[in-house]
Amino acid sequence: MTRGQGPGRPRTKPADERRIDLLDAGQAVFVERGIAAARLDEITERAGVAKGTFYLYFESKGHLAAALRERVVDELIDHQREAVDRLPPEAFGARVDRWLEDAIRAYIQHADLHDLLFEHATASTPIHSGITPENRHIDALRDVLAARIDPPADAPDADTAAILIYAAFHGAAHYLLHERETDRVDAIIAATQQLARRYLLIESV
Amino acid sequence: MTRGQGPGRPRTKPADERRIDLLDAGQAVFVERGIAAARLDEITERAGVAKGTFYLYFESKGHLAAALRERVVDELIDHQREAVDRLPPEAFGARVDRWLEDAIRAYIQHADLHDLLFEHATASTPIHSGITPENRHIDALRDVLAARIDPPADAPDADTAAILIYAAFHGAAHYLLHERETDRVDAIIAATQQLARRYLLIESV
DNA sequence: ACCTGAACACCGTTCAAGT
DNA sequence: ACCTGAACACCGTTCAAGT
Repeated sequence: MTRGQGPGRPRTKPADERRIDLLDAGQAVFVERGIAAARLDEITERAGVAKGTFYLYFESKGHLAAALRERVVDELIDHQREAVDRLPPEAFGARVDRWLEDAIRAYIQHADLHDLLFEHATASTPIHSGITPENRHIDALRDVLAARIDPPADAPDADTAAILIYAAFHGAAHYLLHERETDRVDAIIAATQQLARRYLLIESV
Repeated sequence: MTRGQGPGRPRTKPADERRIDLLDAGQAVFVERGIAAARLDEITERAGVAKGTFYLYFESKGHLAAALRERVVDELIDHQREAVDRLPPEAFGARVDRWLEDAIRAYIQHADLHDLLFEHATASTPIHSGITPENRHIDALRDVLAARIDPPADAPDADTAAILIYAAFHGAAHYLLHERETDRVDAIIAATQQLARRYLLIESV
């Protein structure tokens, strides 16, 4: 019996792959059932491992959720950086607009997942909502804001502005998820952009 | 043995009082341990009832947390309405400023409690973060915004503005809780007020 | 090294019985 | 009507053993 083939195939895998299997399985089951109602045995079954294997890779169910959030945020940050970097550095208003629009659309598009990861918690390891000093998505927005060329003297500092604008967009997107009508997405994007432009003293085009 | 005295005292109480006992006990234990780690038997012990009695008053641990949040929000709304109503109706900017300052200070002052109730969830009944259409605190802010006399033509509508400004302040206050230094409170209040004034096109005094 | 899965532990919830 | 508390049910987590 050769390695990796047939019923006698080795039951081990590189740790990196197993971890991804568990992340993928966890994401699927979390979206289906919610974090609290997701059972570990369903996650491990879907990942093709025994129940105990889970604890070789994650400390707890809550830590799996935290790792998933990291993964989602990383993807989002990369995607948005690319989108914004296609715009010229001096087009500050357009860059902020683009960042916000992309963020809100991504949030809505993967509504189930984001809603879960940012707003729920498990019994053993509570997860905080996104708005903390550890949120790298806020850092990414701060980078966009800090790259402003010749800001007006009374513009807010990038640090504070990033927190407030991030909180506004994040809350608004979350609010949308709990509304029935989805056709308000464009209106909320426009409103968030307007808030950012006025607060940051960006002249309208 | 007279009623309500000594070891033979009746073991029943009006339902209203029991409910308050359970809310108070729940609040204390939740703050001490967090919602997830709080055990029902500790809550019922502190409330002076048997474990099973809990389920005569609340459907689950999550529903107790939801009821506590209702109570906290109601108190907050009343307190802020009073504070704002001491200002003249035409002083729109001052009314918004006051509302935001009060809200942030209350949030920080009862940090443990608010952090719990708005950002965590229990195993059985997940609690959403505050920013949903069901949040009456947002309604209260909308009322303040909608009472503006002669708003500028391009001011945002009260509905949208309430969501965005509420999300901004709520997120900012939450962010503060997770920072070490508390002396940024005043700066965050001022920044939130500045954001609201600029977004709402309120002339600075 | 990596994995297994039966057994354990820890509560949230229920329910038959009590005053 | 209101309350009791022992028993149950449901997993998350552990750990001795396997390849």
